[in-house]
Amino acid sequence: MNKTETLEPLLTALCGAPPPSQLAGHLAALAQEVRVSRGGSAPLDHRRDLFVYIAQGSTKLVASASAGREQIVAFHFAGDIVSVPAHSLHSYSLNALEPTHLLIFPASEMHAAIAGNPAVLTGLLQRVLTALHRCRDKAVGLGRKNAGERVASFLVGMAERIGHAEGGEITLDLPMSRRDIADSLGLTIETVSRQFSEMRSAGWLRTQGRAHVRLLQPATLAAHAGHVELRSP
Amino acid sequence: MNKTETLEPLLTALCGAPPPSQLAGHLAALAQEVRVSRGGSAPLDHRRDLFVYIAQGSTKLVASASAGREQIVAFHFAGDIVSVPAHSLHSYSLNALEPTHLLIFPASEMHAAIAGNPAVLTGLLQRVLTALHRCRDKAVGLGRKNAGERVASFLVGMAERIGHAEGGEITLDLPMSRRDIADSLGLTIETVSRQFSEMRSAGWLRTQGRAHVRLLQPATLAAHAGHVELRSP
DNA sequence: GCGCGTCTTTGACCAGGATCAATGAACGGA
DNA sequence: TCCGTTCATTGATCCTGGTCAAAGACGCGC
Repeated sequence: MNKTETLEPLLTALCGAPPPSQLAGHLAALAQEVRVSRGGSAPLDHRRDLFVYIAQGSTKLVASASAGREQIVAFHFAGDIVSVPAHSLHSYSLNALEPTHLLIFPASEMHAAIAGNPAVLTGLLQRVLTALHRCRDKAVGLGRKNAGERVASFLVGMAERIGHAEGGEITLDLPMSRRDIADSLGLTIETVSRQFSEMRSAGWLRTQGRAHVRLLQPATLAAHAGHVELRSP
Repeated sequence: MNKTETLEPLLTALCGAPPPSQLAGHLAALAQEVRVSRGGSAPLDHRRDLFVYIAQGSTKLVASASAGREQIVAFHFAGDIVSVPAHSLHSYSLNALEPTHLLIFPASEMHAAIAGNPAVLTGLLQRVLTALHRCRDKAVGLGRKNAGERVASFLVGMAERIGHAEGGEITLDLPMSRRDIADSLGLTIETVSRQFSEMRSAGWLRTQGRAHVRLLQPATLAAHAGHVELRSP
């Protein structure tokens, strides 16, 4: 599969229609195509703003504060677009959770390339807005939720993105480790593990191996996620 | 001053040139113009995604988790654009920190209006990206920094946005209360107050009344903000 | 200029989650 | 299949920041 073909799902998703092949070619020329193995980090040029398209696999965007403390800012799955800023306050890196296939674009050149296509530009804006809204929800969790609520939020959020519904239950295969979950939720691995144990004994979920989780009571879990209850219109 | 005139600085900032008057008129027709007094909240329609332009004044974007816990997701000042999503996980409101003048746009109609102008669309994308990157930096602070680092980050960040440099010092007039600062940093007012006291006695800053702060040692403060030290290229 | 209400500061104590430590389970390679 | 390493779990203890409480400062309206 060549770069242009890899790009097609991206362009289709962005503008909601088959893309003009000329644009696809133009973008393909800008892209750096990379395959990263599990645990590896994407070869990012941190002097410029970038967009990264996750063609296959999944990644974590990791920010480092001083003293080696790490905060995972977001997880991404196939089809997602990640905006990676040039280094400023914190140092960012993009790491693969499993064998992953990426296309890396310099932001300014990508802007220029798609400037003539409002549909694509609007689609990209929409993706960035979604990322912003997710990031805000994460900030609420980090600032104002306790350990149990954070883990519940995480599980409910992952269920929405990569879960498979089976009757009233949802099964999940988490590509990230307990450490990744902890680094995403602003907790330690021990605390995350304790929360999993409590939820297991409460009958809310069952685990099988490291990665496989079955949410037995998704609604209960969601209720404990500390989300505001939506008032009916 | 009419709506179109209020819009001009926005459009100029977005596309880096005097705007086509036709577009300004079109956008002005979409905008709901509102003046909100100190402490008041903007009359937002939470059923649709919105953009809000802060023409004058300053605001806080507040998210409510359940149990009345509030997290301030961002502060905004004159010239900023805020994206406010329709309610989902958390309930958002936009509150004025001082008498404030706003223009409220429905996001979808704004998209349609500026679709024909790539420069404006790209400018808007740039603003949203800046908001995303700020939000990520905030997430790092909320997830992985202690109280002292959070307050130091806050002060350094505000100094960049609304500070006045005087010699090696920076003076600030904070429009937000200690409670706002606490709700922004995921702390309590008591903890914020204690951090201010410590920094005062360390000689890092001086306060005068509620709002006026003089950073005596901005560099020391920045060093304690827990940001990663930039390695030289 | 005065007085009251609100916001801030300070103190004492408490608790949730971090840290330190050790055991146990999973996975991958030989 | 077995073994070794890594990852997850559980337990004991500590500490940062939250909670409760009270006094003090600020600023607004009269």
